[in-house]
Formats: sequence, structure tokens, C-alpha cells
Amino acid sequence: MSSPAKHNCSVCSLKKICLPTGVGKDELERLEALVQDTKVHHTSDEVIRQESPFRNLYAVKSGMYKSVKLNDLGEERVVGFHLPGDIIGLDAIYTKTYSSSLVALTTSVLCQFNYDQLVLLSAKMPTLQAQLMRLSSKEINIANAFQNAQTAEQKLAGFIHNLSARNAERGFSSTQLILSMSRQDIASHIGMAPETISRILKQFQSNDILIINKREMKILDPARLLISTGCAHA
Amino acid sequence: MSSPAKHNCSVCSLKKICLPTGVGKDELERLEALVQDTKVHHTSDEVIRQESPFRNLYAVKSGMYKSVKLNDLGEERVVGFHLPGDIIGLDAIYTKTYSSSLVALTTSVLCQFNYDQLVLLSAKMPTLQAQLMRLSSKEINIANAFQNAQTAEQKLAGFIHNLSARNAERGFSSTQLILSMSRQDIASHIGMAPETISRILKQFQSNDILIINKREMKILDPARLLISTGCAHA
DNA sequence: CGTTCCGTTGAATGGGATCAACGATTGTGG
DNA sequence: CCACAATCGTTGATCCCATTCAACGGAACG
Repeated sequence: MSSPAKHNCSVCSLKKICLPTGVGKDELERLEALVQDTKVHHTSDEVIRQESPFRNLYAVKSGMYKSVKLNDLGEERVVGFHLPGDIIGLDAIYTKTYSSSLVALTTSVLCQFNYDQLVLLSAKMPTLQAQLMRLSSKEINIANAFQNAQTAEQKLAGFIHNLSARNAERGFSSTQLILSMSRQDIASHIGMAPETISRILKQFQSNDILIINKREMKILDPARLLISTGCAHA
Repeated sequence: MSSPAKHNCSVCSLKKICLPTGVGKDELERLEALVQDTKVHHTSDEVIRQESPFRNLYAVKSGMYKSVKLNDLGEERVVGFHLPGDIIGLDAIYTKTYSSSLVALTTSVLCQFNYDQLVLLSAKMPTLQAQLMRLSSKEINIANAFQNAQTAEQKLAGFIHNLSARNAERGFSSTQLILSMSRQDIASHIGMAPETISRILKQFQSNDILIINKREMKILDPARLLISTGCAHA
């Protein structure tokens, strides 16, 4: 299911958005020393089990993961997708148990930080403390992001736009996206039927807003995609 | 619009859920000294203007507030309601500007904390730092709470159940609720038409799940209300 | 006393879910 | 290596839930 791998925050391309952001060079070594494990996972590997006790925060080093929440009725819901640089587990600080399971969507690598040690270190490193609060704050914004969408078109456009923006934030292409997740995962995440995803993607294609081939998407008209989200005017 | 009022965390009934949680007695005085202002607001007062620069966190001392977000198309959306003890502004730490406006729903009181000073203080007070992270983490959970609901019935039941739980958390009644907000505000918050709110409340009443008179609600059958949320089985 | 907003009710419409079927892809085991 | 199963993605037809439009009584307010 997983195998060890080398880690080194100093040379990691994601340090600009990940935990080390704002942390000084010398201090970085102390943060690095705290990374207990860096593990490789493969598609469908379950990394975190929902309800298990909270001990670690995780940072995505490469690949993609999804968070899946199971309710008392046995219904599954994808609560989020995690890209490289994302911090996972911030919501569990309060609840003390992980609120969802974490599953790899493709071959992916995860860095692991023990939270108690992180807290001890951040007490001595104001920059780390500040970054922890910033990331936690960012997570609140992410969670609130999808509240605007009313129609299925707006929901899906918002999802794609968001994925595009997050890609850009990481220095990846904002127009060339690889959807590592299935249509069902997308549907579950934004709260609609997979059939509707299909139909609206088709609609976007016939309007020349994007081209999609299997799980490779090319955004042709970012401006009209943004308008489709219902968040901006023409 | 607002007038000064006395503040004193030590004797505040909300210290068990508010910022002071976990903070020692002597340390509490230093936190108290940091409260710059405690102001009284009245219905419809705008306390925070969306997009204004982030400087302070706020804690609700009494009453109720709503957060309202305006998008580029001029559409308004209620993104949250704030009860006594709630911390407001945690999402703005990342964005550096407030992402929504804050409006009083009734005569209410707010405590104001300068964030920079709070950070300086928390560097010396691990308990305060821990509470800031806990509260931020809690906010992530709140934002994710409504993702489960599919139907209008589930959304509204979830909203009422949530309000009831938050009331209980504060030592108030979990069955006797005062809805300080309008039906339109509720509708905007959970993403449905105010007419539908009316119809489903009527349905809940004829099923003897609750009784509602103007803005006073009495929950008769919390168990069946929970089932209506679609989060639990019978 | 008129005006405005709030809350409710009725009737009609439509958007998205649901059900069903099918080809394509992936994965499995003999 | 291939037959088979299972999942994925798409398309079509139907239905139902929630929005929309419209109207009205009541309360709050100036």
C-alpha cells in the first residue's frame, strides 16, 4: 500500500504554498526534521480512515487525493480533492478524530507531520505559527467557496474554475487539467448526478468553452467559464 | 450605530467556548486587556464592510449577527449566522480583507480583538495559540456541515438541527429557538426560495415535528428532525 | 394612514434526478 | 492471451421536486 520515500522541504517546489511558507532557512531544517514519513500511495489506497484518532497533519507532495465522508445512512460523499501543497487534517484539530477518509486518486506522495510536535515547534517559531493560522484560514475559504452556485451549470463551472485556479497557484497550467477523479467523484463532491455532469460537459464543449477527452481537459475560454459560474458578469 | 459597553472575559458566561477557553486565570487578564472595544449594535447595523482590510477578530457577546456576501453580479448571499461565543473573521486571516459584511440581526454586543496583538500574545501563551487553532479548525467543520443535504427538506432540517445544537452548546434551550433572522435570510443561507421554507415548515408542523409562531420555534420531536436531515436512520 | 417588508398560499413551469440501456475501458483469473 | 466481469462514461425518456410568478393578509414603521 505504501513505501518510504525521501523528503526535503528545502528543495520542494511546493514550499511557497505549503507549511514552510515564510519560515527562515535555518528554521526550515527543524521543520524538515519533523517530517516523520513520506510515503508513496497508489490509486484507491486508503491513507486515513474516517473516525480514527487525529495525530498528524499531512501535506500532498505529488499526485492527488480525495476526502470521503460516510454518514450514518451509509451514503458516501466526496468532501474534497487535495492537490500538491495542500495540507490535510486541519479540520480534525477540533474534532480530535478525522472527519473523513483519505484515498489516493493516482500514484501520489504524502508528507506526514505529528501535530503535537508541530505545535511545540511553532511555539518557538512565530513564522510557522503564522503559516498554520493562514492555512487554516485558507481552508475556511475553500469550504465556503461553493456556496454561491445555484444551478448545475454554475456548480460544475465553479468546480472546474476552482481546479484551474489551484493548478495555476502551484505553477501548473491553468488551462490544461488532468481530472484524476471519476465523474462520479465530481458529481458526489458538487452534489449532482453523474449523468448531469456528462450532459453539461457536453454543453460546455459545444459552446467551445472547453474540450475534454477522457480525463484530459483543455479550457478554451476561461472568461466564459467564469461567467458560467454565476460569479462574474460578461 | 454603536455605543461602548463594559467587558470582562472572567465573568463572561461564554468563556467555555470563546477565545479564553483553556487560558489560565492570570493569563486571562492579559487577554482581557487586549479587548479594545465592546460595542452594542442594533438591528440592521452593518458592523463590518465586505472587502475592508482585516485587522480584528470579533467575538459575539450577545444577540445574533449574519454574514452577507455580495458577488460581482450584485447578488446577496447569507454565508452564516453568528451566535454568542462565535469568533468572526478567521477566514480573513488568509485573504487579508473581510470576505463578507457583518450585520446585526437584533440588539447585539461584540468584543473586538486586534489580530496582530492577539498573535503577539499567543506567542507567549501556548493555551491561547491552541485555542486559536481549535476555533479555526471548528470553523472548517462548520463550513463543511451543510454539504450532506440534497433535498429542501434535508437542508432546512439540517439548518434547524444545527441551530438547536449550537444553542445547546451555549447552555441555551435546544428545543426552544428564537429565529432572529427572516425567512429570506434562512432561504439565502441554505440556498432555496423563501416560499419553500414556508411550505416545508408547514409540513414539519403538520407532522408534529415542531411548532412555529412567527419567529418562535418549539421542536417537539428532535429525533424525527434528525432523520429529516438525512444524516441518521430511524 | 399609507408604505414597505414579511410571511404564506396557489398555480404553472422547468431543471435536474431517476430509470434504463449501451459502448468503452479496465481489470481479473483461468 | 483471452473471456468475462465490473466499472466508467454517455445518451435517451420520464417524472417529480423546487423555483417562479402572482396574489394577499398582516405587521412594522415613518
